[in-house]
Amino acid sequence: MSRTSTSSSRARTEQPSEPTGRDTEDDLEAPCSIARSLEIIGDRWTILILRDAFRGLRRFDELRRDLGIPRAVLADRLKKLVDAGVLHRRRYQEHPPRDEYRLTPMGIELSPILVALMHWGDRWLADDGPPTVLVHEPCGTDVELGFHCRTCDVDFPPTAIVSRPGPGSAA
Amino acid sequence: MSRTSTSSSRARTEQPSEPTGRDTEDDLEAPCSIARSLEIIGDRWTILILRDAFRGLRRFDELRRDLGIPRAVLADRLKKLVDAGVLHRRRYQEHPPRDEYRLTPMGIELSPILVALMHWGDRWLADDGPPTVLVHEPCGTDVELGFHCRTCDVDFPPTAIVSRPGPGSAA
DNA sequence: GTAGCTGGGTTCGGATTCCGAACCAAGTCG
DNA sequence: CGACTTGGTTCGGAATCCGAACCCAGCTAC
Repeated sequence: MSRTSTSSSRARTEQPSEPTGRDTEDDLEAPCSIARSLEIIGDRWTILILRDAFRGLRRFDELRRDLGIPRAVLADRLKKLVDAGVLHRRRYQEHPPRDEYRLTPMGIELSPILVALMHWGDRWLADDGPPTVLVHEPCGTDVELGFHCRTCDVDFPPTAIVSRPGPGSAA
Repeated sequence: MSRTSTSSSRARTEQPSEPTGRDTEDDLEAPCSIARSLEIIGDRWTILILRDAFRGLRRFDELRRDLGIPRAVLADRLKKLVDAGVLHRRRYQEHPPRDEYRLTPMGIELSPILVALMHWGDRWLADDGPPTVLVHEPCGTDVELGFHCRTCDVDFPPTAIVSRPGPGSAA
């Protein structure tokens, strides 16, 4: 997903009723995509909720039981994730009214973050081997997550990365 | 310790008056590499500290100024990261005694997590384009981070992933 | 030699947030 | 009807977070 030229993907950031000029104190968000991501998913419970969402859990009580999270905290995190556009709340039956939370495309694209967290934990914190392994479904091979250069057609280590100001930089 | 550490994935059957205690050894760590990783880096400030470490910041005051983090919180997070083995504290001059914090190999391997966070923020939260871009140093092409199957020799989307119990699973 | 500055912290109230337990509402079961 | 389930909200106490103040070692300028 190199976003070289298709960078105009429109994200739905919240724009709270701001009809007039907005340019003084509105730009309080950090000029850093990591910081902006963390404003949405930078919470321990939130990541665990998303992990469970990827595992297929969808209902409030399923999540609450699996995580052992306080109800109020779960309700708050789910609401924030829905507001952010990461989860979608959907009523799937009317008669006992039951809602479920599902990942949106925005949420599904969080998977590299979770996989990276999991691989790192497997490598450095799992003394007895990985509790879970992810495999490529068609063939059963372990999933690899790595840096790749399309031009050179090579995988490379993090030390081969340099950063540059992008189009959204302040300067 | 930071918060309740063993908070997730624990049933509520905890006997308060249990002098013998400690019979469940799996109570110490969650059987999930994501949860274990989050016990070390699952804090907003911690991730931002690591981001700055990747950017080359090494000294206490550099970090404090850049992040605007309270001193006590920075001291606490740095200590925890050093204890965990992610950062290494090194005295680089004796005469005013000055220490620096550098990423260990364990810390450097966190880079896919940060890159994944950055790419997600670029894609969904950066209205004006990415503030920073990462490029492959030898050729200047944008860094890609993706799933790859060595057997099939293909990149694939997250929907092609399935999970299985690994050697460290409880069962 | 002493006053001040800098790096690297620790300590201290007050404000947030988190948590467990209790409660509530809507629907279903027996 | 009363018991039970899902999906929450409300409440007081406990744990964190924060800004500000303080500490200490080592320079540096007066």
